[in-house]
Amino acid sequence: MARRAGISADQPDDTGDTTGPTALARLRRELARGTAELAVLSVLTSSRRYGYELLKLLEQTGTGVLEVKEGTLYPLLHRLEDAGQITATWEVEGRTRPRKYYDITPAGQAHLAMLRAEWTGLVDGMRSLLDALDRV
Amino acid sequence: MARRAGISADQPDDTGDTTGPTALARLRRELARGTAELAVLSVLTSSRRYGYELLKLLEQTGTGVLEVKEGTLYPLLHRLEDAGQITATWEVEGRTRPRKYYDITPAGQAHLAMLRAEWTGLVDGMRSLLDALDRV
DNA sequence: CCAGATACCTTGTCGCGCAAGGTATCTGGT
DNA sequence: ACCAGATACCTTGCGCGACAAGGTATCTGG
Repeated sequence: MARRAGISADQPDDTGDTTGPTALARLRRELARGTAELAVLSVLTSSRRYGYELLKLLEQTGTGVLEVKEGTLYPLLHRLEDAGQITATWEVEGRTRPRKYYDITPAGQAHLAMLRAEWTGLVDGMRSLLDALDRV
Repeated sequence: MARRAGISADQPDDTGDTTGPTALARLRRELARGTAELAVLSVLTSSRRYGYELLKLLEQTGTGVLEVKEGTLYPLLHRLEDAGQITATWEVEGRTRPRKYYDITPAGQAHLAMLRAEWTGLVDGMRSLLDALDRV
């Protein structure tokens, strides 16, 4: 198994607060819900990619805030494919280890536009709430 | 095996579009995951509120993007209370119909700061991805 | 007098994220 | 020659939050 441990981002100090050690992970998880779809589609708009590539790519975006785990990414790609938003093509290009490349479809781009609008609205809404705090 | 779907057979009225009317709701739901907590805590930082008040208040924020349903809000408030991030007080103030007011605690403010940082990171990460699209 | 707003609550279902487990190939170090 | 670790794909099972739906009780306007 190549499950490179869950070491990743276990926050350092545990000051004994009510929120357990996994609290940060839980938050990240809940907040990131749905963003993977947006991220994947937007990346695929720039250029076609294969799964593992997306994995590594998103791992580095921002401070890893958009990191997607294997158990999330592959099922997501399958869902998007089933929904006709992306298409998959196995490609060998001289190697024995094939890669599955994904391309975004017109339907996928339309979906992306919708998702993006939704995201923007959410961000704007949150901003109006959070900005209010700073004025206090 | 095969990318079989059985999905998208949600509604009877099949107008042919891949993204049905429920798709938007699903998206909104997934994306809004976790934001309710942020929204509630930030509102409570400004002033103490009671549940139903929060319900109506968030319903109007933005374009309703941050709307929270009863089935979401009340359990959330209870979770936050259990975690010691807010405190609840029944208040009657001359009426027979009592209200349960919530106040944010110091622990809650610390939690809010963390959540907020997480949110900001996420927004920044997404922005860098989405901005790239516009430059194409 | 009663429909609708106010005000609280709970149970059940759905779907995503992910830990954990798997298969198979290639590469570098010893 | 060997094997750990990276590459590259995949799946099942569990946890948990959002919400529809259903409930109780009080107040108000027509």
